[in-house]
Amino acid sequence: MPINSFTDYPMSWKPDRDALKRPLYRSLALLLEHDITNGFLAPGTKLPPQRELADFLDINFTTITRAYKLCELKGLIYAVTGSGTFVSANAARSITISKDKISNEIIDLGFVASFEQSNNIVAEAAKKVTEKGYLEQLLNYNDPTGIPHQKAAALNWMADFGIHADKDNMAIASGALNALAITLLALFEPGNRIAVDMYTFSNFIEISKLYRIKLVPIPGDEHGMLPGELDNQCLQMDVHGVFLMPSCSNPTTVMIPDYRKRELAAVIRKHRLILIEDDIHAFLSAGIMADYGQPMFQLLPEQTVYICSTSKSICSGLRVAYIVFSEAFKEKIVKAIFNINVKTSSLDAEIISELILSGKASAIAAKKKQLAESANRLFTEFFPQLPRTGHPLSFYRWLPISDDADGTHMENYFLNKGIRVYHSDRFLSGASTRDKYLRIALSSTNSLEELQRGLAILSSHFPKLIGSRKNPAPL
Amino acid sequence: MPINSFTDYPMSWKPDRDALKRPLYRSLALLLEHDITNGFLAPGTKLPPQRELADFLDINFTTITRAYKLCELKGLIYAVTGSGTFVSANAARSITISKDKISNEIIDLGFVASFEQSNNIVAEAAKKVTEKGYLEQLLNYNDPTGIPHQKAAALNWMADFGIHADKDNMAIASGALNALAITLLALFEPGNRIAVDMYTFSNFIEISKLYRIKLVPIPGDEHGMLPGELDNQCLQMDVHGVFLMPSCSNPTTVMIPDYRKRELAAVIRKHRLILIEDDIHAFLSAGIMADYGQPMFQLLPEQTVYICSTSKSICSGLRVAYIVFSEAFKEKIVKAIFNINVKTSSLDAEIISELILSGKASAIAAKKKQLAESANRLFTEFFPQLPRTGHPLSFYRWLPISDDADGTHMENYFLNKGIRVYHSDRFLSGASTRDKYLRIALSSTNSLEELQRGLAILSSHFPKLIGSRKNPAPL
DNA sequence: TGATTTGTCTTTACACATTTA
DNA sequence: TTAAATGTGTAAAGACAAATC
Repeated sequence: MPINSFTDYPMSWKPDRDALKRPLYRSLALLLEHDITNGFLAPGTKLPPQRELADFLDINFTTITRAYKLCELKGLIYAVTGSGTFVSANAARSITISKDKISNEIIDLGFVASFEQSNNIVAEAAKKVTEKGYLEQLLNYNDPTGIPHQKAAALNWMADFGIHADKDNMAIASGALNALAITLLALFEPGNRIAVDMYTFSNFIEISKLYRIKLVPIPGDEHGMLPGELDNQCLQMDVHGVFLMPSCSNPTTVMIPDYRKRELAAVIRKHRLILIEDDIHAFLSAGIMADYGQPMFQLLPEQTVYICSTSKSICSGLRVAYIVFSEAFKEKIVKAIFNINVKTSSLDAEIISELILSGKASAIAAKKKQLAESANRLFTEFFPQLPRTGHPLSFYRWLPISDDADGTHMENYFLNKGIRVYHSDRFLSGASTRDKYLRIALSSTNSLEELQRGLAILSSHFPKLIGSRKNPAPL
Repeated sequence: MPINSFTDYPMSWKPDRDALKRPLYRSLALLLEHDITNGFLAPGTKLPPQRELADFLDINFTTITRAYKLCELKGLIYAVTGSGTFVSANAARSITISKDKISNEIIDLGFVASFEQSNNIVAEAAKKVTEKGYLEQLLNYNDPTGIPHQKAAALNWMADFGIHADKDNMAIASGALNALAITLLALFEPGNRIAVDMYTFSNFIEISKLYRIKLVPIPGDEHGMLPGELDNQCLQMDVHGVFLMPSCSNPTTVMIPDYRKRELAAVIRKHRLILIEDDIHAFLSAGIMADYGQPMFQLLPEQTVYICSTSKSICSGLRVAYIVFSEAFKEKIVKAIFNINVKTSSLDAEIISELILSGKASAIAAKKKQLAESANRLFTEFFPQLPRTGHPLSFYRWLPISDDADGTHMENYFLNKGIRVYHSDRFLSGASTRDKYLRIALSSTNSLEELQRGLAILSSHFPKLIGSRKNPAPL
């Protein structure tokens, strides 16, 4: 006899009994996948509990578990013990963000570029590098993790952020995301769990999906992830790592102050987590923000993979990021670099090195900070009513909205108005929250003037969007 | 009652009953992993059958299955239905091959470089590119899969090999291995099976391990993989893809002739496999070898991911490879590119494009072919007794040996003699075979003279190595 | 607070396919 | 050729843990 009478309370999903073939669990997963991707089951829908569906189909409930698990691994659904199983917010679409072509008419406030106005300085450096006599020696397979003098330049660059490491404990990768892919492949296994902010870097969500790593969303406040919440989750389940962007979180613009870094470090140490510290925004905080303190790598050198990309601070088109790691991780990371990249282009790394050693990199970073400051000032002029939280030099803003419209619809609405923005659903690492945001990139237009036009369009539609929201919810 | 009396025939592995903790399967897997990595269980050792070990430990045999499965996913062991479970040949060590530092005294016949003597031409092209006015425009996030004119150059280059495709069905990646990583992450899932030659590209073995993809070794002959054997394996188990290097297989130097390509294509079509065609050596075969025919991509355009790296043909230090794919794979591959690379360095791709469009790339490739011919001639002079099989322009040779010494020992033996070579164990995709080989790189020395010195050392130790082997076994 | 709901993990049972002798 | 040996795949049972009311 069924425990729950499914005739009284109709189930949200009633798969066709006759469509089930053997193996049952695969067949059931396929039916579910089909119904989700074809829109019969909307994001957020609560699926029938495992036992209820099992009774309905007259099979064992652990077979349902297996079918649900298949779909969960694909990111289509997520399950919460005690609450139920739900269709993911981003089930039916990819949230990968890239600078793919949009019409020239559209102002891009979506993808976060890096104020490309200073690329002429980089172009000059490139020219200088190719005139050097030793260029030929960069064009072979040698030094797969980076040429010693390039590593010296890298350490030089990172020293300003508070990183002190040895050449043997670092490597050069092809950009931050490449470094993240290397780290995941090197140190984690499919099925492992990594703790992240409720809203986090969308491409990290995607690459975790690709590698079948489960993300565990941890609540945070205006100073970042809450140590107590992280501790709780680690006590409750086997968590292997944690991903943080302490200098300026993407997309929330939160900077983790020193006191919070220390609290988090204590929890991370306690649970022996691997910390993946993406410090792409170090140049916006180190030596600028009062309570920056130091990278968490310095607090947890044995457990941290520190990643410092030059895409935002120096140049986005030259694919260079530095990975710093302890002896414990060295062999695995270097091996993963060989296996994913063979080596990183020495030419790109050489140009970045030239920029660093000549001091031009600092000048470029200073210029970008200046542009970021102007852009943020402009944003505040358009949205004076917003509370002044978040990083003052961030390349993007995190705009609370009250409209309950579906994320895709809202993005399309603004596309029709002539601007591209990204909805907070794209950055959700787990279940939906009732609070919605838009991420507004400030660094992707060709000029401040274009940004101004974009923000004007945005703000003209904004009053309707903030609606009744008085107190922006915690991040 | 035990079916097999384990008291009469002692089991090769007797885990300590008392060391078992709950969960049993994990605990058991850890014990096994420990005993393998610490050398208590030598490569090739047959483990106790699942039922026998289960009787011994007094638990259900499927719990042993689970424990064995964990170790199999890590590449520590492999199982053959009907025969048993065995410790992998490469269980205890990494077989990743890279151009890491070896002493300057040692002549490198191990890692396959690409006759770097022509890099001065590349350096000139680099200089020319940096003098172009539009360099600045290459230094941003735009066109993540490649700039249109670079793609045109790519298609131009590949047309000589028989590839005809559209710009929208190709992308630029950071080298062949990066393209392979992208393909695996995009189109396969952990646990999937890919058919490969018995001996195959070692870094492909490693990246498959990282991504928990199982390799299914398929026997071959002097014309490559045997279609009948591939068909058999696909009938027996669920195989998702097949990896081939038709123009010149690494490490066996086999070129698959046109008739065999067609036979294989028929089997691949029949089982709807995804073909990963690594055609890094196309420039050595297309238009040169009589029975080259065409890339398999042209035979199976819907099911093939065609990868064409320029590392061997043009320049190894500029990380550029082209991926060609059908509409069916497009979305997934492009998404994986965004997630692993964000984008590939436009600068590297631009220099390669410049070389292609100016005709210098062809000149470089011609020079490398000439050097390869000389190197192969030199090799034949040193080893006249060897049958003339394999590709005549290969950048490496595959040398049958009869010595039964362990692979690592043999490599170290030659290191002590002053040369680095790689033993066939590194290239084993599955079980050990009784036939052993050395892979001898011809393209990594700084000069033919240095190669000559290296081959002299090798050949002086060779008579002892070939020993009694009369008929080299099939590849 | 304590019972109930709900999902997770481990182990067992069993039918089946392949290999080997 | 058949029987035994051996690994694989699916399903079910049950103990457990978290969330909810």
